[in-house]
Amino acid sequence: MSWETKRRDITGAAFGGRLQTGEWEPLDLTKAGSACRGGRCRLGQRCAINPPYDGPLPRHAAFGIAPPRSRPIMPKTAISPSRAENYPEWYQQVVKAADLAETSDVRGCMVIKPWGYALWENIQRRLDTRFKETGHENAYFPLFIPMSFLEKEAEHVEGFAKECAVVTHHRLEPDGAGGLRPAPSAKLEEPLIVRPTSETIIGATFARWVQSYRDLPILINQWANVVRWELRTRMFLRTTEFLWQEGHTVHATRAEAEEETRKMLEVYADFAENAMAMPVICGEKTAGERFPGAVSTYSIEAMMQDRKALQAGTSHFLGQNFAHAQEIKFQSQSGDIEYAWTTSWGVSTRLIGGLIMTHADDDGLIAPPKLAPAHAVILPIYKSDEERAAVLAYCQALKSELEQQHYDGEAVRVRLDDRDLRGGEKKWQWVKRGVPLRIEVGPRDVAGDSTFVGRRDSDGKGAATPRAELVAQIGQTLDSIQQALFDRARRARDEASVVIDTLADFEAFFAEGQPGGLAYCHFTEGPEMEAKCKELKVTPRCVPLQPLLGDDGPGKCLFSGAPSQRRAVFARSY
RNA sequence: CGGGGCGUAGCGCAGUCUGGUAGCGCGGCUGGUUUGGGACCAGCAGGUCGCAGGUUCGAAUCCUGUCGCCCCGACCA
Repeated sequence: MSWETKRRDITGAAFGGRLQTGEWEPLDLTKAGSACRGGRCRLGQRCAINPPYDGPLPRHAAFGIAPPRSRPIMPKTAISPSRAENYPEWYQQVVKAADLAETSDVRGCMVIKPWGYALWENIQRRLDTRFKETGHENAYFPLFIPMSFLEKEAEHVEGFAKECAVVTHHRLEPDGAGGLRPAPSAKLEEPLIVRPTSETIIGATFARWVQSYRDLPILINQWANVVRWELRTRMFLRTTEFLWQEGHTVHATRAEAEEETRKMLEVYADFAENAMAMPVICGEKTAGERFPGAVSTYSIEAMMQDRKALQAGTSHFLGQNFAHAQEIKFQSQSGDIEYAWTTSWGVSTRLIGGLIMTHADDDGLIAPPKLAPAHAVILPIYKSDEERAAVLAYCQALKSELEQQHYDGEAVRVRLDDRDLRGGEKKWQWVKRGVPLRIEVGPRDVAGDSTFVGRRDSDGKGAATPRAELVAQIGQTLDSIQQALFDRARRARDEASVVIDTLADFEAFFAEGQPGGLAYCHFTEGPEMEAKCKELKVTPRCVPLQPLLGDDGPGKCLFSGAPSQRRAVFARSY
């Protein structure tokens, strides 16, 4: 029977008009292709339609309800679909389930919710400290940039012009139909663009700041929002407006600017690996992937659990391109007027997307302790009011005791969740949010001066832990979680990394249906490489700075056969 | 910006083919029973069916237009 004919039997009155629990709707379940995808089906395990299944269904397919069970059966995992079933959908569900963000009323823009924003604040705080340690100062530049500024650097225009939001008016007026419209009389003489990045406006400012070699270097960072009118958006990974940090520096010499570029890349790499527990490859972008207007672009590249690469941070050596365009000149020690050398570097809220896709599992987020909004949550368990009083008092005391402990130079962050919610539901909320440690305390624990501790990085149910031991070792425990997350991510990446020396192997590795991963290959940029990469939906991510896999000296380009000095990492990417 | 899909209660959807004035699940609230675990029973609240025209005695349903969102491509942190 075809889907279309059967569909009518099970939708409509039969289903909408209430299919009683206990009835089975005789959808042809024996056929491959008749199954519940799970993704949008909220019946979960109660749904009679189950995989195996591997084709598309027209729409929601949760028809047919299994016979009643004595106890409700919950899905095995908190997030549905699982990573294996539908990775992109899983990602969206994790963002939602972990309470990180939600879509807003504005197209392509998201609302970052407190739990997600707390992650960002932790990212900010740590990076900001590192920036200051490396001599940078924060400043703030305008959100609006005169359109003419963007025109000054040719490649820069080309790179950003097609995704700019433009402000053309400064007043609204009634449109005569009960609404509003931009007042024609209030048209701006020169349109303003909402910054997609600030090289131009900051460059123009720097031109005024720099007169003499004595003014250099200028080392500035700004935390800001930027807007890039993307056609397709995904929470955290690519939104129309996003939050980021952009560093902009000016130097007297090429060498100094290049050193700055590398130094900040190192800061990013160190942050990614140590704070986020996300292993990254530092490398230089190929010409095709370079920032518009840059002489060279460096990036940190991470591999997500679906084996696609994510550019997690960039650092650009801008040469004198922007100095020429913006007239950033200075008088040198010898009295000559010289153009300065500039750099820029940035990371964005995209890091949170990377964090999710590196660590989260089918039960939701797993926050690495160093960035977790809370290191531990205490869940009191009680029945009667007397128990409640005793347990809560114990938990309060435990909370302050834990807060006096330190992890990675910061006080341990603890939450006590005493909301009037059922225990199971409450526990799962925190699992989905990815709190590293769950500390459950009931009357029996209070009596025994003990706790029951679950680690989010393990599948185990947790273990009884004496209070004193928990308190004394919490720093160590968090550290071991942090390390375990990094090791797991590192292992996944290494398992997906291969050296490839023939085009046939390259094609096989990235063939449809293959898991893919990171391929280290000799290359030369040219039409052959471009065509093949486009065909396989692969891009050269970067040329690693440090010798990594396949560091066997010069070789031959996979695509053209020309001699090649270095290998690049190829992967599908976000 | 091309191809496809979808706008009905806070969320997920049925109802549209074959027009008769709106329903289910979850969530919310209230009461009760439970509870070392993502509970159960009962009751209540909640919708000008995206918007604007048209056809009709009558439109969620048919026609035209329009806006928005999602997916898949092309482009990108």
